Formats: sequence, C-alpha cells, structure tokens
Amino acid sequence: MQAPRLCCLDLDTFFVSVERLLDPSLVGRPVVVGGRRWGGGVVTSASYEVRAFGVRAGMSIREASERAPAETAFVAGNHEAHSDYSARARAIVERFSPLVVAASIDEHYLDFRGCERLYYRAGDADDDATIERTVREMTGAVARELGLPASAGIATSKPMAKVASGLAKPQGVLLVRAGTEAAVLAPLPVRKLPGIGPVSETRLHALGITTLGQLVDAPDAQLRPILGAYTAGIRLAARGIGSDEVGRERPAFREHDPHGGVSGTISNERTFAETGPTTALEVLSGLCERVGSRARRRGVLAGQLTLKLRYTDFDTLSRGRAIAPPTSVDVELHRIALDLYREARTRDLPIRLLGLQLAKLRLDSAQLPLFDSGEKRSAAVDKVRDRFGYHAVHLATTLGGSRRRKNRP
DNA sequence: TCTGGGGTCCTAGGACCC
DNA sequence: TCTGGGGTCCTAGGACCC
Repeated sequence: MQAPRLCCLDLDTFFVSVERLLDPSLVGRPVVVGGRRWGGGVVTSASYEVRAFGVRAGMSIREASERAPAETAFVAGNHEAHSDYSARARAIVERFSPLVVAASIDEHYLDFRGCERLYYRAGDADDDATIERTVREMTGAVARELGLPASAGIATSKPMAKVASGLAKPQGVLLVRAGTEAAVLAPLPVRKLPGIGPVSETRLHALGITTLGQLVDAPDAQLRPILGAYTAGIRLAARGIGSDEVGRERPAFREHDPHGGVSGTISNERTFAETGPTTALEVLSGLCERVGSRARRRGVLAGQLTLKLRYTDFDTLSRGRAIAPPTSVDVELHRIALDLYREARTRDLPIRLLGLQLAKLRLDSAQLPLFDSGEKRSAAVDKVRDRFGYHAVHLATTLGGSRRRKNRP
C-alpha cells in the first residue's frame, strides 16, 4: 500500500467513558474501573485525572487506592453495557468504511482504500487530507452520537496505525504520511510498539536499546534471543512496515477451519485470597460448569482440557489432557479436571488461582439430537439457567459451597 | 508493579513412527 | 541390539495483547 488508508480507531479510556454515561456524576471526577476501593483485583481502566497520580490499567486496586486522591470514584464496571456501547460504536464506524474489523472491545481497524473520491470535499489539499478529515468526522460522530471520546491513527500499515492512534490520544487523529513512518517511530521508546512487552523491554534496555530507531539498527544476533520468531516482523514494524489488511475478526466471531476444528479456546479462572482444598474443589466445579456451558452455547466440543494452578507464592503451573472423544458435558469435564488437579497439586501451599481452559474445539455434529444423557442433562441445566439465572443450578460439589457462602457477609 | 480474566502465538522437550 | 535422522503430535511453559 503506498498511501496511508488503514485506520485504527481506539475508544479513549473506554470503560471509564461508559461508566460516565451510565452515571453522569462521574464526569469530571477521577474514576477507576475495576473494583471497589481497597478491594482485590486490578485496574481495568483509569481516567486521565487519576493517571496524573500514576494510576495505570493493570495495576492492583490496592496500589491504585494508595495513589488516587480521596475524591476518586472506584466502580466495578458493567460488562453488558460495555459490550453494548462497543457494538454501537461499531455501527457508527461502519457508515464510514465498508471494511471494519473489531480487534477488541474498544479497538477497530478500518480500510479506506478506494474511498478518496467518495469523501472528497472542495478544499481538501489531497487524498490524504480527504481521508484524515473523514476520520475526524467519524470520531466526531462517535463523540456526538454516543458520547464516547475516540482517537484514530491512519497509516500504511497496521502496526503504524496502531502506534499513531496512541500518539493521537486523547481525542485526536494522526495521519502518518507514506515515507515518514521510520522517522515518526525512531525516537519512540521500544515499549510503544505492539509486540514488545515488559519482558522484552527490560532485556532490550540491558543491551542499551531504548528507542525504536536503535532497535532497527541492532544486529539480528542481538535481537533473536529476545524476540525469537518475531524478530524479523518486529524489526519491520519498527520501521512502519507491516500488514496493510484490517486483519481477522476476534476469535469469538471467527469462522471455524475446514477440518471441523474451531479456532480459539474457552477459559475461565478465579483468583481467591485464602483457600484450603475444600474451597478449591468447589471452585473447580464452578469452573467446569462455566466453560462447559459456554462450549454448549457455542455448539462446540472440547478435545483438550487444561488446568492452571497458582500457589500463593505465584508459582504457576498447568496440566492438560486430550479428551477423547471430545465433550462439553460438565460431569465429564469435572472428572478430568479433578484428575488434573490432583496431578498438579504437588505442593502443600495455599492456592491463589485456579483456571480451566477448553481447547482443540470442534463443532458439535450431534448438536441436533441429544444422544447422550449427560449432554441432555447439561442442556436442561442451560435452559433452567436461561430462565432463572446462572446460580439456579449447580453441580453437587458447588452446591455445598453456595450454601456455605450464604453465611458470609 | 506483588500481578484479573479473556485470549493468541511461539518454544522446547519427549514420545512415537518410519 | 543399538542405531540413524526426519517428521509429527503432545504437553508445559512463557511472552504478549486488551
């Protein structure tokens, strides 16, 4: 692609913005989304007012509570509302480009190739100016119609567009002209490039590589041990070169592959403060029900189950097993999960986290009639839950837990 | 910075087959 | 009976993203 026509649209402090729409008293106040003050968990999103105090997404709520000023509002966040506003934002941007792909709940990629004549207005200096003005109109529409602030980057490649949208924040639009990519990127810290996380950043710093310009010039032998198979791609991205396609839709919406396999995984995990073996087993049953129910809803069977276990000292391990034949039945999942749990639980230390992941998914061909009594039972459970809510039905093991929980505050 | 919960993708070792 | 070397699949772990 010679001209910058790929756009990355990012909704600024998305979760905070949605919470402010739901509760206007939060407007103008410092806001942290993720949980109540001094509670557990981490920050999902922080408003610019709190960021000034060093609060960042991913930080523990505890840490954020210490840094944030007294008047800060801590809110849990409403997942349904977030999904709803995300869908509405998508509907708006689809008016501007025929090719839109959601990369996450608050991020969309759009292709404006071939739209120059369509959007031309007298006064536009050139095609780039036409596209940039159009994207400004688009972010304006999102702000006006939904009340959500948005930023956008426009470039010749996906990674450059993504970085540009970050540079444009808050509520800005940045078009990176063809040929200027390397110069825009060179002075930026390596961490700004998608694909370089905290670990690679530290290792690169140890070599004296702090900017993307330095990364571009670094010899392959230096980068390879750190970036592995990503080395070539990251080096190109650091010069602004990368895919000029909007890419794939998120796995949840993705089509299955020709072999009858379904891409993606289904997982669920729970972190708990203090727990002994009894609670852990209750949590395990709950996890089986959740992933099983989600698999049945998607009409898939799992060919692999993996258990993740984290001790209080953060030692984390996983144990997985192929499931033959594939299943989505709670009790079968539970039997395997219990096995894996016993295998994994080798240390006599309290557990901090338990998780289950279903993988090797395939379409449930026997979806139509329910042959197996186990599947029948699970389907019945799903029906009850649809009508009366998730907690209406539980496996026996989880039930004991629910009863006990009633006594707690 | 003492760390949620949902994902994707890569790596490395071992089993197994020919 | 000990020996290739290649290919593929499985499992566990880790880095990264939002």
